[in-house]
Amino acid sequence: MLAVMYENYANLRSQMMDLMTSASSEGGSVSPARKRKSDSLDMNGYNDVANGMTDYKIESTSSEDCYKRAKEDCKPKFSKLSVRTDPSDSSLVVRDGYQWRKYGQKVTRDNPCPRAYFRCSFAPTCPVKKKVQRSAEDRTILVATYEGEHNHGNSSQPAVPNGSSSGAGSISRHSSGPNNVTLDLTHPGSRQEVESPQLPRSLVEQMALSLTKDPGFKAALATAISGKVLQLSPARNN
DNA sequence: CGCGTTTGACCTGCGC
DNA sequence: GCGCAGGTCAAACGCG
Repeated sequence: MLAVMYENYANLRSQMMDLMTSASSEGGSVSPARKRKSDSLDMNGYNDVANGMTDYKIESTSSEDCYKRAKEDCKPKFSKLSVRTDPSDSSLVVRDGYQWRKYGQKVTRDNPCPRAYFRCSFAPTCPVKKKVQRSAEDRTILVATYEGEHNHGNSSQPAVPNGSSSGAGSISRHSSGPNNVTLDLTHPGSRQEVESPQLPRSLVEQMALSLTKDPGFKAALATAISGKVLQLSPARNN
C-alpha cells in the first residue's frame, strides 16, 4: 500500500509541478472563469466517475482569491465542480462517489434552469450540502457547488457497519458508487507481499504521522476492526 | 411498505 | 416594515 501511495504521490507531485510551471508561464493567475480540467489533475475519486460524455472540472476555494473571499465572509468551505453531461440527460445528478438525497429544488432569478439541493445521505451527521444547477450559458454543463466537508470516508459504503449501532437507517442501502475505499483485513494469509520500495524514511514517517492524525482514517480503521471482530465473534444477534 | 423525489409552503436574510 | 430571492421543510406521491 505504501508503495502504491508513494507512486501516486510522485505522479501527483509531477503533475502539480507541470501545472504550476504552465500556470506561471501563462502569467501567473488563472481567471476564475477559466476552470481547470480535472483530467490533468488526478482527482482520484472524481476521475473514476468521469466517464463517457461526462467531463469534470474542479474549482476550489483553495485558490488565493477565494481564500480572500472566505476571509471576508467566513462562510463554510465550499468548492465548485462543473460537469459536462449528455444534452439529452435532463437529470441534475452528479455522480461523485457520494450518496446524495435531494431535499429541494428552486428556480433562481439568474438562471431559468432549476437548482437542486442535495444533502449527503451517506452519514446522517454529515454536514455537506450540494447545489446542482445547469449553466445558464451552456445547458450541457452541470455546476455542482459543494458546501462543507464530509466527516466520513469517501465511500459509497456506510461508515458504520450494519447492526453495530442503532439508527443506521437508510445508509445500509446497497452501494452503487464506483469510488469505494475498502480496508480489506479479511485475507491475512493470502495477502500479496508488497515489495518494499526505496522510500525515504522521513517520507514514510510523515505518511504514517498524517494517517494517524487523520480522524477519517482512525474511524475507517475502527470500523474495519470492529466489523471484523463482530464477524469473528459468535453470532449473538443474528 | 419503505424510501427517495417532488413541490408548494414556509423561513430567513438583505436591500430599500 | 415590506418585498424579494434563496434556502429549507414536510406532506404527497411514485416506484420497486
